[in-house]
Amino acid sequence: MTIKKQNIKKNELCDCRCIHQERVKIAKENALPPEENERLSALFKAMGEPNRLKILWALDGEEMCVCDLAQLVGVSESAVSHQLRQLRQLQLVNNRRQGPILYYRLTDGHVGSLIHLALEHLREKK
Amino acid sequence: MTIKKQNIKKNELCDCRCIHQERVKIAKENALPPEENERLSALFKAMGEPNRLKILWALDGEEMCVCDLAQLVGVSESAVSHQLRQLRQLQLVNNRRQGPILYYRLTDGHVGSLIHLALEHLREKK
DNA sequence: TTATCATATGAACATATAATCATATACTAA
DNA sequence: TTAGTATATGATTATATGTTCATATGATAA
Repeated sequence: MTIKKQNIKKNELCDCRCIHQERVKIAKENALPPEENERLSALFKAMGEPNRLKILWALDGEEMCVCDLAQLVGVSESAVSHQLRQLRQLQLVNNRRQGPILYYRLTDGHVGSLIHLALEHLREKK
Repeated sequence: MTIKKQNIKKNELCDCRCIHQERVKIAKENALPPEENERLSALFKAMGEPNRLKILWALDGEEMCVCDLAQLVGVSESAVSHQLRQLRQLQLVNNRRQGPILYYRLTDGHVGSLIHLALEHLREKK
């Protein structure tokens, strides 16, 4: 029994419709390891939220407490705290306690470098 | 008539509970202009999705068509097309047509630089 | 201890977003 | 023209995410 071409889906005909199989093969070989892709996209995603970016930008200037940041960004302290937790989990920021106050700061200079590089890109472009 | 302290919310007492008003003032002065903050976070957000990052990483190596990218990333061509539209709107990628095929490529080298810088950061850290 | 301040956290809700499916467009060849 | 291929797009849906509210924790001072 023969199979009519019209009755079957493309992918059943051939598991690769791609025109450039060699190109895809090379791209797969050069692709980032899955775990690295996950961590890298998580890093960019963290920087890709307007309020978190404001926080990071501010902390690139000076350490600040939750209360300061809430005032700066214009949301509740709770919202800032939730955002800071994410940034902490990604090790983009850390804090030091002084009495009841937690002073947040960037973990290192990398975040600042990334922001400045991206900013150059934007400004150059338009 | 006097207002009892217990009966009013903190913010009604004073519109700033912050401990470091001067610090916040300076941070506000140094903050990115709203429009720039939006564009910058949009850029990072675009790079902050695992499949989009795979696409960008691949295109940093060589131009590819939608079909190639779908095979590479492992999702439908429609999904890739939707992602590419976003990347196009942010001017991260563009394409050239050759007959029925659209070859996508990075608009310039900035995206690649950003990815590599971020990658250095991750690798150095752990 | 009690009261207060600074921050964290869990739950709930509303919005955003990525994938899929169906359909439309655009190009090519017959 | 018609058929086939490559890509785009709109609608839908399921999931992810940011904020708020209420509450909890942890430190300080009386």
